[in-house]
Amino acid sequence: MRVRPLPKNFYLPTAAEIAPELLGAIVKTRIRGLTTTGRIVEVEAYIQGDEACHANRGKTRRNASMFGPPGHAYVYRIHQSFCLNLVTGKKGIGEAVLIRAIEPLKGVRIMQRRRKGAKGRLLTGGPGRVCQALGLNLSHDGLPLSGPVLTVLTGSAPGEIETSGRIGISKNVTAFLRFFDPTSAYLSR
DNA sequence: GTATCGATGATCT
DNA sequence: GATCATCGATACC
Repeated sequence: MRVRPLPKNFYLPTAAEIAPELLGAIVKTRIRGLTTTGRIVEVEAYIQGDEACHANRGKTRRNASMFGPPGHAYVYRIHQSFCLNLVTGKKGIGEAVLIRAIEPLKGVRIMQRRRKGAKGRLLTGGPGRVCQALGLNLSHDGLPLSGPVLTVLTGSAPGEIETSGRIGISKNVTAFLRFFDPTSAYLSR
């Protein structure tokens, strides 16, 4: 099966619906001529009316991308790390899916260099590690997910999917909005 | 204006 | 398990 970009309307449903569908998809970056790809194995949905969602208190400069059209990136900073989200739902809703872990596919050398030699789950297991391995930072906030720099491609769905509460948040911790491939060796925990 | 707090990760013990 | 780096967004005065 040929790998191709996800259709534009793929991102139209709610984040909770799309999140499990993204497991197995391929995220690809081409930055300064360096191409890296990975298979998505862990995501979290941040949805309307969700206290843990950055968009919950309205549009600000930081979260503006969440209120833009779906199919674009929302990249934000947390301490000295960056996190990559895929904006979903109808424009203006403010929902997104956080990419928490990928399995490295292409450009492993490049990712290891960016990650200072890290291996295994320390290479790409965790949202900040994903961004560092893929070379993403705040300058990539708002980019389309079907562009030359950042692309999300079709892949193969995992054999099984597990859900759990989300990680690292203090509000709405009981909502089962984390989705992951339990067989992956690259989960964030 | 100042204070507080992270959707984290690295480095300890 | 505990601590902390480090900085932008947000809350508060």
